[in-house]
Amino acid sequence: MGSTDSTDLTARARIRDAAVVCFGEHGFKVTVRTIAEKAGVSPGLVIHHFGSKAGLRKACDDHVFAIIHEAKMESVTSPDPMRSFRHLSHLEEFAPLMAYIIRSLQEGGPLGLALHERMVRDVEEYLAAGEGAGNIRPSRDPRKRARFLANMISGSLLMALAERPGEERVDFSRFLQEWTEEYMLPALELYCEGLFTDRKMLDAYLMYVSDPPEESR
Amino acid sequence: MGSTDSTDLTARARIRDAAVVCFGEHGFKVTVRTIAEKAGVSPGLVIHHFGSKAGLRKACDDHVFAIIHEAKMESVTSPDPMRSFRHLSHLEEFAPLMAYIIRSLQEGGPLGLALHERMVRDVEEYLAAGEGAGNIRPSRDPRKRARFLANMISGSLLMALAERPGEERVDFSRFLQEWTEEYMLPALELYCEGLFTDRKMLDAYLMYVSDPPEESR
DNA sequence: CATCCGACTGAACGCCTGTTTAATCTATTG
DNA sequence: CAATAGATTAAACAGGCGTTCAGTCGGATG
Repeated sequence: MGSTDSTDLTARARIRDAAVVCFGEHGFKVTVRTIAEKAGVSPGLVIHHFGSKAGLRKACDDHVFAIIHEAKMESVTSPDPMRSFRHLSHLEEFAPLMAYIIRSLQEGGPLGLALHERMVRDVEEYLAAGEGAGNIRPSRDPRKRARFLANMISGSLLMALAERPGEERVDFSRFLQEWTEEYMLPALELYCEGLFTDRKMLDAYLMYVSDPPEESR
Repeated sequence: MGSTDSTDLTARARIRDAAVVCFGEHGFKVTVRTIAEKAGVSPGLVIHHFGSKAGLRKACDDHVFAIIHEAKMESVTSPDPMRSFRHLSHLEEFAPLMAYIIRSLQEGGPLGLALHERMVRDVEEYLAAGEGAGNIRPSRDPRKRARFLANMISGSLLMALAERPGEERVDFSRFLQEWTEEYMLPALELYCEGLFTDRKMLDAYLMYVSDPPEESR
């Protein structure tokens, strides 16, 4: 993918690819006319092939999902650290796809939610395996922990997107690169060394939930 | 605030308050007509008082910022755990404001970014103080760590919002309550106990950044 | 009282949007 | 070759939107 920008693709595919890029760069508010122009066709043809703007987006969802499913993102959450880093450095190829997914997530769209749910499950499996192997600490609620960690990852992507100036076109290659540079060190510090030097806060909370004070209404 | 729903407020204030609620519940795509109806006035009056929809939003931004500034949210990041929890349980009063802020953040709006930046600074100060007191572990890059942790909090709010079904009206009281219930335990576990049982991943990354392999292009 | 000014409204305007329609072009097929 | 079906387009359509406008009301002011 990404190798053929020109007209050697069927128009339907060209429109779909242009739509993925436009949706990813500008969000789903982007105009059918803009997408059509990017694909070098008329607005009417877009509707002719996809029925409606919603149909076009559904086609994009399916297309992106198929690619991601095929290329399996599990390597991102791979237990082998070096493999993860190596993979991240080549992630630029997936940038337009990632942009589309993040935008879908930002809006609460079905594709973003589906992929996020899969990530939650992957993280849970990974943690369970690591716990069995003795690399991961046990949790009082492994399912909640998995969702929590996955939400941290997806959420930080949404934040990184929010930090970009509003209407500007977003370069997601650089975006993802900066994201890893920004978050990798503190994340690993936190995962390996924790944050607090004692368990005071945790114990206070455990007491709080097992015996909630009356003052809370 | 929130005590006077009726007509004992000036129309301008009533429109502004209705706008804050509508923007928070439905997002900024909400119609001027909808806001006007909620405030019990005509659409024209909204423009008459605020010049434009953008002007109305600016007024909402300023108003929310003023309230938050006055009520100082520092207690949320207070070093005293019990005070935080007690505060959170009464947070419902701030629900409409939080909704507006989260929506602003989701869209990359100026208010959300400004408040987030303040949160970053607060977290950094809090961590530095805790580090001095011996409660917080030192970091190789305290500034990055502060931003990272703040982004986790804001980002998880954005994720929780994304997980709601799309067009539905969002009840932010329940939303915030479920958010704390969902994330508090795994967060404290992670902060107090860490995630990995050893430092393999961190050391591998430190080696990687100090001596990047050629294969990464 | 006359006047003036801001609050306020209902209706209209103009723009942008997704979509439809009618017509043209292209290529396959019998 | 004739014919049919699909690809494609320019233009128009219809709806929703932010905004404008002309006019009414009510209270303050001189």
